[in-house]
Amino acid sequence: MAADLSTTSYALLGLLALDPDDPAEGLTGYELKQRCDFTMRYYWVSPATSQIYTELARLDRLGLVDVTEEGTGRRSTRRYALSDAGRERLLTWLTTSEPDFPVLKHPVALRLMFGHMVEPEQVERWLATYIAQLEERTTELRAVREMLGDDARLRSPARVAEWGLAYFASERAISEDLRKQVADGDGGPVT
Amino acid sequence: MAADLSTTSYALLGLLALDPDDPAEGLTGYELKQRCDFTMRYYWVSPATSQIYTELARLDRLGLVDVTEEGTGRRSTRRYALSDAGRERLLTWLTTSEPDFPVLKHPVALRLMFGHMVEPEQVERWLATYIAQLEERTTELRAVREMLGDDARLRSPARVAEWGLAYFASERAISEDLRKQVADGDGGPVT
DNA sequence: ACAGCCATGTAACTCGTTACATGATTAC
DNA sequence: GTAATCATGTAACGAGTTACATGGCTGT
Repeated sequence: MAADLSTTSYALLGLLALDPDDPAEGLTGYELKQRCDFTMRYYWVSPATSQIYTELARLDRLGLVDVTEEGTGRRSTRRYALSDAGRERLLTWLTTSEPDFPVLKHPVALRLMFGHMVEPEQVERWLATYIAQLEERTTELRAVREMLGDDARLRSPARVAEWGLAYFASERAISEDLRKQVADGDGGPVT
Repeated sequence: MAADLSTTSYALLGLLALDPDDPAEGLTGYELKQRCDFTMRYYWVSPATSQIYTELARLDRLGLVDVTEEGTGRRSTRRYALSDAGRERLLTWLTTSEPDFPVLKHPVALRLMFGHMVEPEQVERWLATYIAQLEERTTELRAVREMLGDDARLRSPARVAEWGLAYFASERAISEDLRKQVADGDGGPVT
């Protein structure tokens, strides 16, 4: 019993806890995936659709979610809502577990590490592309932030969105600085 | 042939390419693990020791590394160096692959998302611990940066270390800001 | 009639981890 | 002699991915 859940499981429980469509109707796996894409991916991950369903089945087996089945036709639609046990479990995790230090997988920084092997133009391309992607993500996340508004119940997610925006801004500044360094001839392959 | 390698494989090839002990003696799996711990973990990952050996065996099978076996006693010590094919393969990857957008797994930000469920003191504890960890990491990374010095051949890794330091500084600033917000009563559980 | 979104799931596989097993060399 | 460090690997497992399969509902 109480087999330990992965952090992703807790993240899903958390999303269910945040469900704003109050009257405990719950969310479908499909909707959950959308919410992951919408916010969670910025500072955790957005699990594959198939994993969401697998995870929901597990949470159901453990009694941490309440399932409502709407049998429309031959195929059913399941809505998942946080159960009392689920809420308690989430709360226990929040109050007793020690958060690990963040893990960053940064393919641009990794490549930059070997920048001495390629032309400086290549390094500039990496950085330029990254900066463009940062701009896109920033626009998206800004929209998320705005959608969260000033609702007191959504203050925490809103704060996290702001954290993300600050992070993107910092990444942008660093990347632009590096780009300038490289453009100023301070790089290139060492033969 | 040319089965695609994982990014971690390329990262290891890259570390071999950076090997400063010039005369192509190469590195042992053990040493490689130390170098991963030393720098790569800050912006990629430090694979488990067992994975390093598995990966090295694969790279050997593919002819991307040259292996020198020193049979001291019953047990051997293997030194791995980048082969010509390996260098070419790494270069191809650097010049033709598109870096993915970074993935951040941020357990503190994730928990903060659900901060409305717990006491503000809990949120402050998360942030305080994170800030303390950031300080430690900053000290460590600063040492790495200094060790890399001004050697032209190590300019790229040095730049990445500086990137990491800027990132830590930004995280610290954001965390401290959030901590202040929470301390100013702008939080707490919404019952 | 067909495209596109809503919705759920299985199977095969990869990557990476932890736990375990082993043994040589160096420092005290 | 014994603890720490150097050094190499196997086995079992878990978390997550991609590819695939299925089918209803909605708008044009």
